[in-house]
Amino acid sequence: MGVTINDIARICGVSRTTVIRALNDTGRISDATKARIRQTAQENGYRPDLLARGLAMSRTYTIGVVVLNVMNQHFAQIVNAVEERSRNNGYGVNIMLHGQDPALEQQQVNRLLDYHVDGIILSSVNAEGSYADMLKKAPVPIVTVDNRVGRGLPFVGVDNRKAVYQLVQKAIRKTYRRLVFLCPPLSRRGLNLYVHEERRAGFLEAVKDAGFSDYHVIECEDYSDRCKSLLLPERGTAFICSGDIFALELMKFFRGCGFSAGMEYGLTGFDGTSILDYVVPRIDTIDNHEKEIGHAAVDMLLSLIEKKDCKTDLVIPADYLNGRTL
Amino acid sequence: MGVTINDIARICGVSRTTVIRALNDTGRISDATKARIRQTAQENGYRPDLLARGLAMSRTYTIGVVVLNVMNQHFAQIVNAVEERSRNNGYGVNIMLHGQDPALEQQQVNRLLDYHVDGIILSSVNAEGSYADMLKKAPVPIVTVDNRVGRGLPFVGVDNRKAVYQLVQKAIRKTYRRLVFLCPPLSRRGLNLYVHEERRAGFLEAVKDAGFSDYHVIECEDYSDRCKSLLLPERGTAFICSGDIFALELMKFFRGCGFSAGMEYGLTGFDGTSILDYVVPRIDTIDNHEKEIGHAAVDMLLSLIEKKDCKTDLVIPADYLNGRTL
DNA sequence: ATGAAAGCGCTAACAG
DNA sequence: CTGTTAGCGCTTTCAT
Repeated sequence: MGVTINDIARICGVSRTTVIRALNDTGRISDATKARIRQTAQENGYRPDLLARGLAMSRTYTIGVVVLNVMNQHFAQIVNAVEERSRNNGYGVNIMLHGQDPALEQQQVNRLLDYHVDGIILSSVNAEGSYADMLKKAPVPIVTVDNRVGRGLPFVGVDNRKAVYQLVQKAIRKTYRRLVFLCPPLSRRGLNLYVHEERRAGFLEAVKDAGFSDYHVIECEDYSDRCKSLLLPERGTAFICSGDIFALELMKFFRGCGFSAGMEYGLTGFDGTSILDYVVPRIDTIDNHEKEIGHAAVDMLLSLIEKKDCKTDLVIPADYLNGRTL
Repeated sequence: MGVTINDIARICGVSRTTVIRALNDTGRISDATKARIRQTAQENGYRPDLLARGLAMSRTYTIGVVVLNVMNQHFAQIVNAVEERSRNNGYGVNIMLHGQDPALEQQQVNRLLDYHVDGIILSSVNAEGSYADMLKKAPVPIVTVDNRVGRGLPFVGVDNRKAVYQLVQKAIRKTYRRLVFLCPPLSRRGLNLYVHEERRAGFLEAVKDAGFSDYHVIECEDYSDRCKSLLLPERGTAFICSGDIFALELMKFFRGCGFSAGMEYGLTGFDGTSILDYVVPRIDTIDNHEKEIGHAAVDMLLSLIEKKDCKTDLVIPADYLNGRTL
């Protein structure tokens, strides 16, 4: 399309090789010709063809990112952090979405691989055993975030389990008499719901350790009525939601019934979504530290790409954000 | 890296060309060899190298998307719609962010160009005259969304001006005595704020046409106090915000002062952000139809890529979403 | 200090 | 129906 390295070579009356050396500052070359070549390259608006370069070097200085979508604040924040960090390290990003479809996820990963990205950051929803093996065999490093995929794959995430554990302890101290944990349907065939499973595990562990008996786990999609039937009078029930959206939806539903969060019942979300800034009463939630996750994932990936050794498993504490609903 | 077309050719004892023909279903080839080649390609997990293919064909079946960021619901929705529509038409997307930095925006566009994307969908913040020319000279079509960039570039967007015009008419009918329009600082050097300018234009046009005199435009970042000083008693003032976030922030501020939206003052946002579902009272807003925008932009771009003729300027009406604050 | 030549993996024009 | 050849634009030995 545009002006190529051959054009510059011809104009300057030198060989392609010399032009390369001038532009990439590699090898020995006289300062005079270097300056001259750079000058004409500039003047003619030369820009390297990244496909050709990638093909020749099998290195693209691009990292791939695969997440569920970007409508969800959680992923949007991760994507943002990853993009920024990558760019500051001289890498571009290629963002792909899988919409919670394991097959599509694999396609997107393959597409990135076939485009020779130098590494991938992946928030997977795939739970097939064979899938983890494929990822491990990939020609470039892959760092998983959010959900673990098999064992041994590089991972960055927050300590979901512990966060919920502490949340439950807090709820018990606040003398709730019944605890309800709300999450999407787990153990859906082939679907990786690691973070939700971890949160549920934290919930169950906590009630068990505390010898607390009146607890419930609701996994169904249609939770409103069940939740309503679990309300105890006098602020007796606390709902621990595995995600802020669940909490918001529940609060909306209960408001319709005339119950308000923090008064008639307890409520917590999970994710620290910025939306919550505008909702009253402020919902108690957990900060997922997406920015840190994104940065750490990039740092880990770049280390792996450059074959520096580094920790390949990082679990960051998730912090409690005080609200007025627990 | 992986298995190439040469490997398959060698294994099958045929030439590369034959393999190509078998795989791409092009040219004449015997069904027998075709089947055999496809079989072995399958077995050996052959996947085409997209860089090499792109270089050879100078066609990548990828479209680039450049937006401000993905934290903002507006762009997230557009990105989602674009990704989906592209994928359903056999194209992948390459999403890049510019964070409202005109220089970075240009870099990202160039990067996409240098990667031989087949076309670009761009939500620009660049207002330099020369920039529009560069875009027009690009080797592949570019469709702009949200903000217009110069004249003559393909464009898809909503009718911001009309939407605000009608909003103001509505406010006047509701007997507000003072109208305040809130937007980010316009006319920032080199920054393209077309949509906000359009909305302001709609506001000014409407008050003028109605002969309404007590109106104000606030552009400063620090609008809280000024807004407060513009409050008239008995629900006298309506605040028209050029964006839902402004509306939410203002509502939060006023709530702190003891004033509630829809009671002591009128309020509207713009964007139809889904957040608003969870905020009471429901804020009146305008639906930006991001999904339609995204789909239409992809359709237009694909037509341009495939050199089919099509309308290259599409303005969709933005619809009023009823709330309880105006 | 500079150039020639081969190659990355794929496609396409032209033979046979 | 199949193979040969050249080429996309850039990088990288290996000579000179």
